[in-house]
Amino acid sequence: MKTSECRYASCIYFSASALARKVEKLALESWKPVGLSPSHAYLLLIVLDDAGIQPGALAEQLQLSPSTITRLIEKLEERKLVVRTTEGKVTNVYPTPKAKALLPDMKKCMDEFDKSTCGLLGTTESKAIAAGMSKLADKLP
Amino acid sequence: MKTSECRYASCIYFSASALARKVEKLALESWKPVGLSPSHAYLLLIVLDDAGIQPGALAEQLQLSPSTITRLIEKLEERKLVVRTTEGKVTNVYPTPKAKALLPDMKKCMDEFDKSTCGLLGTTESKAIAAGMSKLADKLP
DNA sequence: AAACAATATTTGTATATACAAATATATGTG
DNA sequence: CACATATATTTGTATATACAAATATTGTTT
Repeated sequence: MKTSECRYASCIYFSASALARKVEKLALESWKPVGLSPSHAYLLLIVLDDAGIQPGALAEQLQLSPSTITRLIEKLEERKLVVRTTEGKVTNVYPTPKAKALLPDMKKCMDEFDKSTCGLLGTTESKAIAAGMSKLADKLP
Repeated sequence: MKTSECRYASCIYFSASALARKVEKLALESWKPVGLSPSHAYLLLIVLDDAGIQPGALAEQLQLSPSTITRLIEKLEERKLVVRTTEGKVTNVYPTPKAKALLPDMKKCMDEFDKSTCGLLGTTESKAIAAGMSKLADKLP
């Protein structure tokens, strides 16, 4: 059954959750070539672009809770893709050479995913929906 | 930081996930008066409207996996809000009197939530975004 | 300077959901 | 009819995420 035919298709809760689950699955597939989940990948991309960034700033950028950021970093650290240094209450996260070497492949995954999603409704409409979703998210606490 | 100002705000994965998390939280609040999570509530509303519906049909309507439906029903059964009868490979789910008595309060929660979301961007735009999300979800496997 | 408040991060635990395998039943085919 | 195949549901286990409390550090106020 199509999502738009479901009983609650016009409800924001239903449509947002259903879409997110499906998109999560697609993103998971797109990122398999580098062996990362989408959230690990996005976090690592930010760290690569902004070496030394702090967990709190990552939480803001990714709109995830600080505790989730800690868990994501832990796993990336296990996989030797980032290192953490802590001085006082400040923690900095840096990419390792291994992460830097992975960057080209990560860009391919990102492109692949973007192509997949924009291929569904066309770039214009896809971006418009993303913008609408972000705009709505802005209004929420 | 606003969602629309984040590095990946125009990425469908990022915006859909971020929105879904925020909406989930709002829905959770809206449904607290009846002590149900949003997914339990939506499932129960369908069962109330369509007594005897089977788990497979619930999975379709809610766009959730069959295993998730089983888990949701289990909890509603514990709380004496539904009963299951199984004959052969077919299972039917029925609302209890306790669930029927809860219906008016559930409707209030639903209205409350709808008012909250439509209050954010106005009904027209909210419904348009919901429709866009469902349309995009339709294109995904 | 001691006490207190604010900030940053981590840890323990809980929820929502899914995948894959297991189970049970039903159906079609030789 | 017997066996393979298809369907419906449940179970075991795993992932993604969050909340609340704990920890550690820094800044403020009297």
